[in-house]
Amino acid sequence: MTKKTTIYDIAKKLNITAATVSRALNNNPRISKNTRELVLATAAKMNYKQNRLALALKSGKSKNVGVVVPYINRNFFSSVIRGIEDELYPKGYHVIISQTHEDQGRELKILQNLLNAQVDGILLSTSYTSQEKEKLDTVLKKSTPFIFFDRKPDIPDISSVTIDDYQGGYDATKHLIDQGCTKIAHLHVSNGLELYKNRLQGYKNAILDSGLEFKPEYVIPLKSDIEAGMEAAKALMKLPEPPDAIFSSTDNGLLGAVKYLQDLSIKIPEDFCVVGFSNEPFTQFMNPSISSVDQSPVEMGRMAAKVFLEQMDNDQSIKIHKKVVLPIKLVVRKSSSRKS
Amino acid sequence: MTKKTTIYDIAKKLNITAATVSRALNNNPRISKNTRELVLATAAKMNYKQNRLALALKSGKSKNVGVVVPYINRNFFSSVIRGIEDELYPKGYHVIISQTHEDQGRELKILQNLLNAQVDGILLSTSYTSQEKEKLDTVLKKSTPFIFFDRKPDIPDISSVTIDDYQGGYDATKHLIDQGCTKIAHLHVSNGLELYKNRLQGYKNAILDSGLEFKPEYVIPLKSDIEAGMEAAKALMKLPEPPDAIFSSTDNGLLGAVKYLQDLSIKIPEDFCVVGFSNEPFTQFMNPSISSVDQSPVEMGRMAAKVFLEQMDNDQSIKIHKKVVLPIKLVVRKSSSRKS
DNA sequence: TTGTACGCGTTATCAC
DNA sequence: GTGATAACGCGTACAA
Repeated sequence: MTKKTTIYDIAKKLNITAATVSRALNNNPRISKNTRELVLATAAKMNYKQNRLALALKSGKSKNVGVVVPYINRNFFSSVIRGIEDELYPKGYHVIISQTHEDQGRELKILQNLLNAQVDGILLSTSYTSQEKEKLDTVLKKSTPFIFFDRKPDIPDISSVTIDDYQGGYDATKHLIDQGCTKIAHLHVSNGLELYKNRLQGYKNAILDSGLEFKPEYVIPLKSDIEAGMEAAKALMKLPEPPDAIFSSTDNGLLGAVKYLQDLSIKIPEDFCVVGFSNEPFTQFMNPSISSVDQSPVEMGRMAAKVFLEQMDNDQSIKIHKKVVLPIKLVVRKSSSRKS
Repeated sequence: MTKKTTIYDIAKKLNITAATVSRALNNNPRISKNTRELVLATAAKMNYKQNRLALALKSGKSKNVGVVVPYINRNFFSSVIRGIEDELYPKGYHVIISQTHEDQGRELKILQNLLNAQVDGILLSTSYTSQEKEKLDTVLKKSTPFIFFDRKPDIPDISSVTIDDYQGGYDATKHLIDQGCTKIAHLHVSNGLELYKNRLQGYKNAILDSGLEFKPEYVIPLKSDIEAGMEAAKALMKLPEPPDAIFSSTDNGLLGAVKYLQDLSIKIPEDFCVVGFSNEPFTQFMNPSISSVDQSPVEMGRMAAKVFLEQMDNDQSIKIHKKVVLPIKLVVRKSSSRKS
């Protein structure tokens, strides 16, 4: 209601100077016990609250970090943010979130905006349209710590936290082979993101390592949505030699494929095995429940936050960076369980 | 890398004063076209960026809003945030998010923290442990705009955006009755939140309006998790006269109940109908797909943001408030479809 | 049209 | 141990 009380107000009331009040509030040793207690008491009485903005301007540290994701309300990203906030809040940081809507233009504006707001760091998962690294470069040239998570461009000296997508693709495919599948297709999200390429590579190597033949026609490029998955399954089943399993880089795509297969009365896992990627919550509620590669999003968020904190602790004049690759975990469910 | 350039830097370079630079940058009319262009050009050349912190301190407006929810990575809340950010970002606001972890103590600290950070407003969905209104009162006494969404305490002069929970309970129950169900149970989340009480009331009135008998033993209090739902279903089926339908205030609870019923080989919807609340994404992937009351979380977020913006436009000395109740929409799926 | 001076709230560096 | 003063970067009333 009333004007906010400042240290100046309480200084006037006590007939001392604002500097003294500041010292008392900040436990400065060079101050008499007497005045400290007096200040603390009247501060409480006047309901004084520190203005973080003024402090930020003075210190150059806003105690805010920007987190930039394509969309907040995707389970994966909201869970990463969950981890980030859990880790950063206890350290006194506030988390500012922005959504790129998968648009590089918007992404660049957002980054510039956050920088203008003097955030102490930016944690970013790029939009897949963000292909022009040079543009990103101009903003990366700042001294503000930058950490990529999950989706990252191929830039050498910037910190990043990702999962082992290659291993995820490898493990999922190997698992299908172990279940007796020999003709394994792959739904490949072809938006240019490195992580999907890595999953594809893992798939390919698992096939080759097992002595199976890698068939390019078994790799279907698609967007990460349900309809695309249906179309992909349709195309696959029309092949002269249809596959007997699918490893999909995205749970959403797989969902569409499964619907299509079930419409054809193909039994999963008896006739056909499937494994997805991301371990979206819905995979466990489907019938049959769907195996998927878990990305531990919350841990990824925590880790990204930790890397940021490390970077802050260091002398800012030294530019350090750190690449963290988190392990994945294949969650086996009914959709790929032929043997107990 | 290098020091950030300020208006002083560019003033020095041009042998003019910072005030002039400021005016040029802000399209102040009282300035010569010549110097304006000169300033703009060198500002661009020196890569000048406005420091929002300084502006905030000066103007008293941080252009930040705080959004406080129990957990960010719940589909409902992340979707609300999605709506808020979509609406506020184009207006130049940044969204700061914090999680209460359903803990009132933490909630109060967060609110105080946000106020210290000089946010221009706070959008809040209270934790269910937040029962002591008096404590909340001290922070509501500030001039900072406050908007509750979804979960709100019963405080008269604060803005809020909620859905019509009563109608949701009513419609869901009425729908079950229309499908031929006569013994309808209700899973009631008993954490004290008003919204659950409203859903219960809707349920009760729909029963009474249809000439059915309201049986207290059909109302099972529970927590909003899967295990609790299983327990509830177990208890219900052990009654002398078990129900033939469930309306649940929470999709999660219903999920557990459905699992239990299916273990008993009870056929849904033939033998038993169910309707949930929240329209969680997984409801459409279950087998059978689950009917549920949709809360349009994204729209709720947008609306909460709009109410905030309205409040900002108004003269701050006038305290206004606005209560918005959004309509619900019953999404009918297989779990309650006996008739086409 | 431009310059001067000040204030936003805080802390740090001098003095005393 | 405390006071006075400057500084963080910006916008603006008042002068000129």
